[in-house]
Amino acid sequence: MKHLPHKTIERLSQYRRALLLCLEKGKTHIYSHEIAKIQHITSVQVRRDLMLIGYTGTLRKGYNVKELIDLIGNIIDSEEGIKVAIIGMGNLGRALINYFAGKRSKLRIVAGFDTNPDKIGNTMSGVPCYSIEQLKEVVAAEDIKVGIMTVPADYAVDTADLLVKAGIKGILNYTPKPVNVPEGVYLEEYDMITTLEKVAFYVKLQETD
Amino acid sequence: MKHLPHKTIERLSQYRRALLLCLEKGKTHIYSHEIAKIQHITSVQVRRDLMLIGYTGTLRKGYNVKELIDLIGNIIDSEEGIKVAIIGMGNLGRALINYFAGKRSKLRIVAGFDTNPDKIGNTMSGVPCYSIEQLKEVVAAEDIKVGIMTVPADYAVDTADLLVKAGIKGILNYTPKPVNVPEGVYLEEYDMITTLEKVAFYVKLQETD
DNA sequence: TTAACAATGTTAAATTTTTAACACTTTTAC
DNA sequence: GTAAAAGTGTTAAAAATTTAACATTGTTAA
Repeated sequence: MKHLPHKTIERLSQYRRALLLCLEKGKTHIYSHEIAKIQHITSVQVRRDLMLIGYTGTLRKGYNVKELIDLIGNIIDSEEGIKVAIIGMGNLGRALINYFAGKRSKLRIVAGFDTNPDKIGNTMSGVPCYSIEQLKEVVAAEDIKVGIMTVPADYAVDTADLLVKAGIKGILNYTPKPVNVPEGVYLEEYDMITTLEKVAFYVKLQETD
Repeated sequence: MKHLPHKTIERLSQYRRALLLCLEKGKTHIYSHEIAKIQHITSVQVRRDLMLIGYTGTLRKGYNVKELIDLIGNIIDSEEGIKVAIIGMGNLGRALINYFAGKRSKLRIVAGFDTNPDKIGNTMSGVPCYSIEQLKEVVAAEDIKVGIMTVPADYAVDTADLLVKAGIKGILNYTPKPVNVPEGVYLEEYDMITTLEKVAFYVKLQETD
């Protein structure tokens, strides 16, 4: 398998999420159109994505849920696992930790960072909170590869710089301030306001039709 | 102006965010390549988007920040404003409220909902918290158009149904459980785990190159 | 005053992504 | 046992999105 399209990568992760839910319910097989319905896409797209990763289902029975989960794991997970840090233990940071707790074995949030002395030294949902001063040290000691930024907007740029200097390889920026990273560091930015504005826009559009 | 591409809508919102920051700094004009740098895209794309909305800058001086902010507002904002509710006043819900407070005049979070009696009746960052039982009533009374779901995963499906029944026109689902809505309701889903997995994937990819 | 430069605006090409079309195969129904 | 139905897998077409190419025009500098 050569290069998977960007969008396929995103969808594979979503398929797995859906498949894990099916597994919980005791479903052993699933059709492409069932996955499609859950994800609000077409069954063709599902089949095409699965073709790209070389998975082949059973004709007339659909895909084996367990097998497919494993295969997707082989593709998107990193074998040795990846450790993640959260910078900013405010509401959003804590939400992420709770939300994430124990969900993916190959992707673990192992450290939180904050500037608030009341938080430093405590553990939140199993994640120890360190001082931001210790960032470099902890990142190195734990071999943390990915950082999630949930700090106040005004600290965004500085935090990104700190992460880069600490040797982080991927940053997920939940701050409303875009940041810059050098070549070799993967950056993903997400602004909740933008998303909300998009929803509002399409609501407006629908009404004026 | 006919139909703006989906992606252009998203970017317009992002441009505005960047432009507002520039305005704060006292910048009156901005070049396409400056906007591009902030957003990590190309200047061609910026110019193309602005062409689509019919805005024309000053040659050699760039775009007028204020004018462009206003124009983008005319396009994506709804004139009379849109009211938003948050369902689930946990960490994520509260994070969104704080994060959003007073940021956009045309888009206001006017109500929160929860099942926890300790929260109901209180105000959080200026947003009153109601019982989920009152959803329909409050949505109707306030003419709330958009709902943001930040409830625990297990309540996702039921909450979506409630929102639809209450007459909500747009749903932003931050729950990891996909939901379904009827025709006429705009749905946007976002799963933080998927995003994190994507970051992790590209970090892994970069390392194995 | 005129040549070089640096920006915008726009058309055309390239790329990416999605959708359609359809061949193939098992299961089901009679 | 055979036809119809209901799936998968894949190639081809279409649509959406991005990028390139370039014409145009103020501005600057010699």
